[in-house]
Amino acid sequence: MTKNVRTRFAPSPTGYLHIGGARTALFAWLYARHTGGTFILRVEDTDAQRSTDASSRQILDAMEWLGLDWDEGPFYQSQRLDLYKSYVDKLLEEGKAYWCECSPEELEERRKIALEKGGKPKYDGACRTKGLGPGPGRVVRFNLPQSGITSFDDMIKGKITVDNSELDDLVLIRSDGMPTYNLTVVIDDALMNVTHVIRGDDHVNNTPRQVLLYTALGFDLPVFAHVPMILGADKTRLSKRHGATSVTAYKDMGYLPEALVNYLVRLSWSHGDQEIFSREELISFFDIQDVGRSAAVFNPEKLIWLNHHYIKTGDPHRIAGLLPDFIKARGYSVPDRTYLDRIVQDVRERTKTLEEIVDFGDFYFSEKEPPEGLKADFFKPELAGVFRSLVARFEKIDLSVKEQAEESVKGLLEETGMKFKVLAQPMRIALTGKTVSPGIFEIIATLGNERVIPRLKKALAYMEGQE
RNA sequence: GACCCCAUCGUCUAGAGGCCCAGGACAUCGCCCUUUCACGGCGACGGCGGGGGUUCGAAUCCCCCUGGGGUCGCCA
Repeated sequence: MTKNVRTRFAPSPTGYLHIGGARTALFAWLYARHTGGTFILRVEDTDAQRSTDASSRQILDAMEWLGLDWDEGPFYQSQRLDLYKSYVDKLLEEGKAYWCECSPEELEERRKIALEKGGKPKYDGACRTKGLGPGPGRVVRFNLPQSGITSFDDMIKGKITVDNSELDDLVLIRSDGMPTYNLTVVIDDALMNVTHVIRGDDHVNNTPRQVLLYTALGFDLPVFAHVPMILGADKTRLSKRHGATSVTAYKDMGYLPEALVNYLVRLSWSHGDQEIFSREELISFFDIQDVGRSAAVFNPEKLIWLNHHYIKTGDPHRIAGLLPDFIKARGYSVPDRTYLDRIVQDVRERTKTLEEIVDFGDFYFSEKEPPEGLKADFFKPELAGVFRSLVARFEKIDLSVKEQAEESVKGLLEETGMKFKVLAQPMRIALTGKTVSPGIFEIIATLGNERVIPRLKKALAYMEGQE
C-alpha cells in the first residue's frame, strides 16, 4: 500500500497572495486532490517584523475565493515556537549547531569584501569553534559539513547536486529568539508528515541545506517538486511593474476564480492540446510528472480570453449574483435579480470581465443621454414620422417579450418600406446613448416598456425639434 | 562574481529518435455571417538559439557556446 499523499501550502503573511504563490498552491492542492491525499495550510509567520494578521486573512480569503480548500490547518508557526526550540536544543547538545556572536553589520562587511574578491559571500564560520553559549545579540547557526556533496531528486527538475563547500552555516535562531524559515519548514514538513514538498523554484538553492537539516534532525526526506517561476513580459520575475500580481486584484477587476485557476494551471503544465478545464478534469488529469521545467511568462491577454470564455459560457444567474459589488462601485443602485440575469445574457458575448458588464451595460442601470454629436447625426428630422409610429406601436405591447417587439418593428418596416438598417442605429442610440450595444431587441426586452418608451420619446422630441 | 536551473511560433504549450519540411491555444491580420459591437466560422502570418557530435535517421540523446532565470539575508 502506498503512503497517503500529503501536500501543503506555506505562505508567509507579509503581503497579499501573489499570482505565483497561487499557482504553487493550486499545484499542491491539485496533487493532493488527484491522489486522494491531504492538503495542509500552514502560515509561516516567524518574521515578527513583517507578518500581519491582515495579510493572513487576505491570503486565506484569496485561497477560498480560488476554491483551494484545505483539510488541515491553518497552522501558525508563531504558535509552535517551543517545538522548534526543543529541536534546536537537541542540535546544540549534539554539536550540530552553535552560538554565533557576529553582528549583522560585521557580516555585511565581510560579505562585501568576499564579493569584491570574487568569492562566494557566505558565512566564514568564525564562531564555529568558539564554544559560545547563549547571550544577547547572539544567534544559533547550523554546523553543516564543510566537504562532500548533497543531492536530492526533484520530481520536476530531476537530480540536483551541490557541493557542500558552497553552503554556509545558516542561522537557525535569530538574536530575538525567533526561529528562521529553513529550520521551521523542515521541522513542520517532517512533523506534519508532508510527503511532497511542492514549492517555487526560488527554493531550489535552499533545499540542499534543508536536506542536511533533515538528516541532522533524524527525519526522513519528503519528495521535492520545485515549480518553475512565473515571469513578466520582459522575462524578469513577475512583479508590480508588470501589472496586477495579487489574486485579490484580479477578483476586484472582475475576473472569475475559475478563469484564474484555468489560466494559472496552464503555466508550466499541460494536458495535450486542451486549454479549457473544469475543476473535475483538473483533479483527474493533474500530475506533477506533467509539469514542465522552464519558467513561463504571464500573459494577461490569455487570462482575459479565458475570463471571457467563462463569462459567456457560465451560469448567467450565478454571474448576475457577482455583479452587485461592481454596480455599487460605479454608483448605481442594484436592480432586482431577474433584471440582472437578463443583462448578463444580453451582454456577456461582448464583455470580458464583470467590471466590463457594468460599464458596457451602463444604460441598463441609468438612462444615458447620447452625446450631442450622435444626436445630430442620427436623430434626423426625417425619422420623426417612423419614430412616432414606433412609439405608438410599442405603447400597445409588452416589450419584455422579445417576439412582440420584433413583430411590431417588422410590421412597421413593411408598412413604411423602410430598411431596418436605417432605423437600428437611431434606436440603439436612443436606448443606450451609444453606437455599440447588444442586439436591439435584446435590449428592448430587458429594458421593458417603462424604460424604452420614455427614451424613444426623448429621441423623437429631438427629431421634432429639428423640423 | 560564484553556484543551481532552464532553452519549440511574440506568449502559453504539444512533441518522450522516424507518425513533424513541427500540432493546438492566446494575440495580430484578412474573409464570411450581421441591426452596431461582439460571438461564431474559415484562412493567413509566425518557431525547434548557435556549433559540434551519436545515429541509417534528431525538435527529441551527448558536449561546448550563447541567452535567460534563480540563489548567495538574523525574508520566506
